[in-house]
Amino acid sequence: MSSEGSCNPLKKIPLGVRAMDAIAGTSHLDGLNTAQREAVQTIEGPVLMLAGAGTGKTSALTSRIAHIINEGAAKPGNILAVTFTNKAAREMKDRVARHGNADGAAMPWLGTFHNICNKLLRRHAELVDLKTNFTILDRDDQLRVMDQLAAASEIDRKKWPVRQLGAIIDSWKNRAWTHENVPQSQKLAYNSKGIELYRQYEDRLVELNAVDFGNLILHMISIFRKHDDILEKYRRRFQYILVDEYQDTNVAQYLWLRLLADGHKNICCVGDDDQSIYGWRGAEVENILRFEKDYPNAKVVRLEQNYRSGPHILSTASCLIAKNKRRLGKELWTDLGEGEKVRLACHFNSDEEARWIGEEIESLQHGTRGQRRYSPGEIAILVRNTSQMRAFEERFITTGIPYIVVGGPRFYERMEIRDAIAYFRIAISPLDDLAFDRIVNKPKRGLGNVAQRKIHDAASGNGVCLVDAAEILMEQNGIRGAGARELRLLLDQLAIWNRLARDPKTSHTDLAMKMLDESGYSAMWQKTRTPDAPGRLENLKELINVLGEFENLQGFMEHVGLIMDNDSVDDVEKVTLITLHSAKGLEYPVVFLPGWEEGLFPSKLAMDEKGELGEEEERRLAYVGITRAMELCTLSFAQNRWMYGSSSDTIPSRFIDELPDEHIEIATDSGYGGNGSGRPEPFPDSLEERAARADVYKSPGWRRLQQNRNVRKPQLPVMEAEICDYSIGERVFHMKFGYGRIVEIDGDKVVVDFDKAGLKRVVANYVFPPDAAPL
DNA sequence: CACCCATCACATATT
DNA sequence: GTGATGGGTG
Repeated sequence: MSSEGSCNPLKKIPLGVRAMDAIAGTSHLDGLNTAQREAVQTIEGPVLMLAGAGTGKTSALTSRIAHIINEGAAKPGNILAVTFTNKAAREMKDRVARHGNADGAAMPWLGTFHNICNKLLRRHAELVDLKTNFTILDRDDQLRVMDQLAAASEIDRKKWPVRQLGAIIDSWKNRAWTHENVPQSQKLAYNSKGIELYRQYEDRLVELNAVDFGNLILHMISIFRKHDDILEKYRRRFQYILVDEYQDTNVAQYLWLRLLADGHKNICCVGDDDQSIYGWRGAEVENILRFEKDYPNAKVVRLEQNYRSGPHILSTASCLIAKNKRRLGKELWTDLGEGEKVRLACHFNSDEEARWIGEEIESLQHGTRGQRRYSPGEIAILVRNTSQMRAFEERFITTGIPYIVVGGPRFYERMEIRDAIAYFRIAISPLDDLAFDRIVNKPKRGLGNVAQRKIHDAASGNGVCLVDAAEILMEQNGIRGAGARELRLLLDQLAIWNRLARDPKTSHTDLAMKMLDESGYSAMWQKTRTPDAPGRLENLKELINVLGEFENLQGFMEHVGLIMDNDSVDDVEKVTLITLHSAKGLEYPVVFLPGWEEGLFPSKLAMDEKGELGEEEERRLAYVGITRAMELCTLSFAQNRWMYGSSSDTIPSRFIDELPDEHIEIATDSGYGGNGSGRPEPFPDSLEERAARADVYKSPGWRRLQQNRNVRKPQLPVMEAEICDYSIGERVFHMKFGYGRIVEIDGDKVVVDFDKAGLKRVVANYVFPPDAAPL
């Protein structure tokens, strides 16, 4: 481990700076430090705010917006603020609204790149041969289109997966290359068919009246370039431009910004090169490094005072990131008190790691570690990839720790939600072939591969959409038997729904329910007896609820493609399980960072792809992770990890070696990884030795857990009377594992033989009689 | 044509 | 372990 003395943040303690700052000044400047204030008050001309983690950049940004308005420099409607995620946009909206006076009806243009471009493109759709009600395709839809095209080109999709084509086209779009100007260097891409398929794909999107994420930006760039008057109009409209997370912008977004800002150059970019973790998505750190060249008279402000993390946490993060070569360089400091050291834990395997963290969480909740008590909502587990989450989920389910998952399958990506949305889409536009494809045989209508192929052939033969093709086929008796009757019914229903969708008197939520009902889609899930079916029905209900928040189906559809965030990020009741990527911008009093092993973190894939650059990006990811912690930060690794259903030996992450000794404390007990150095013992050969080392049952944490468990109240609202009111052989339902039969009762736990999941020991509070299962 | 079962590749992160 | 796919059967 390194022990360079260069990362001590305590040496620079400013006395009373904040107090001085607070003197005088208008309300929106209160509480800002000198640097923040400078960034806020320099309204005219280009400004680059280099804002380290936890240095209050959101405050600075929102104050800046307030300042521009209060100074009368511009009206809210003439300010454009671009963020990277919907979550960030929402937060800024809230804070701007709070700054503003009570009448705050007028808001700045505030949203993600895609959001803003969506709004603009709806107004000018005809300039790129689209209608104003174009649909936004998600990844799944895109791949489906590409798959059809690749199939038509007789490409062996076993050898050339469509995912790959998707990734290639995406990366081209990130660089703002249209199919006309993809450079020759790329001509071998995707078996030399990449560029041609890109062209076909774009043509197909126009036919479908659809765009993908990249197109939202690209179309606006080409409109700005071709139509001076339109560009001029928006340059006048957006007098002041603010960009959050500038280090995450790709070339296309960069060009878009420059087009808008080059007139007045009133652009303020906020970013942190050390938190650039989206290189794989086309983000160019170069954008931020180049800012001063792009705008020679730019004012550069550094925000370096950290208000979030304790000094040991901050030092550890600083030390780690100092290993990166390509960075602008910042020195974060804090005047927060002593605080806890960063803890490092070593475990036998990944299950052990999950168990240990579970125990720690229970201790933290009860304050048995000597600190204050922490509520579950104050605790987060940050993982490198989503597959790490399962071990924690299973652990938390059996021990009854409430948790939420962020960054798993998103609401709008769930199968049932996408199916339902396809029904909405086809109702709005019968031309939506993708939607028709999706729903034509869901629920089963006896229209299988053969029938669907006939419809497709009829469509391309007649040059019409699938719905029309199906009509033609029906007239010609091209489909027979039960399938024909069902198809007739479906087509009639579609016609009716389409009429209702246009009728302003029909409530769109009623129509949505009607569609799910009449189509038999809801019934399909009601009939399904798999453990996930109730949850899916619940999701459909939730979808209808969300629908109610919009004016009409059309309005909902316009937003749905862009709202991919999980909403319930700040659930105070639950431990958060989240990926490092989606944790950026968040903070938690207690943070666990499991899985610091070579190959997993840093990820082998990232390193293979980008070499040293990849390593540096992974290190930035580690930096982001550590700096999410306010009070307590715990890193851990396992010497044995389950993946692909089998376990393999692992070695600790190189990042562990880079941690500064003086800020680290070893958290695992002697006998396992606790040789004082924090480095793991050499892996023992004999099985007995391995078993001995894994004996965490003797650990204080485990004993505490045993004691605590008896006094703990159930943490989720469940039927109290039901506790252990079961008998052997009784049939029960479990939210996660589905149906099963009780084989053993053991205190507050039961062993259940689940139909799907097999034998599991679960807390009795979490199983129900089959008919009492909460939906 | 639907259903069931075996087989296979497979997972870095996301607007 | 999971989800997608393909072949065989009813």
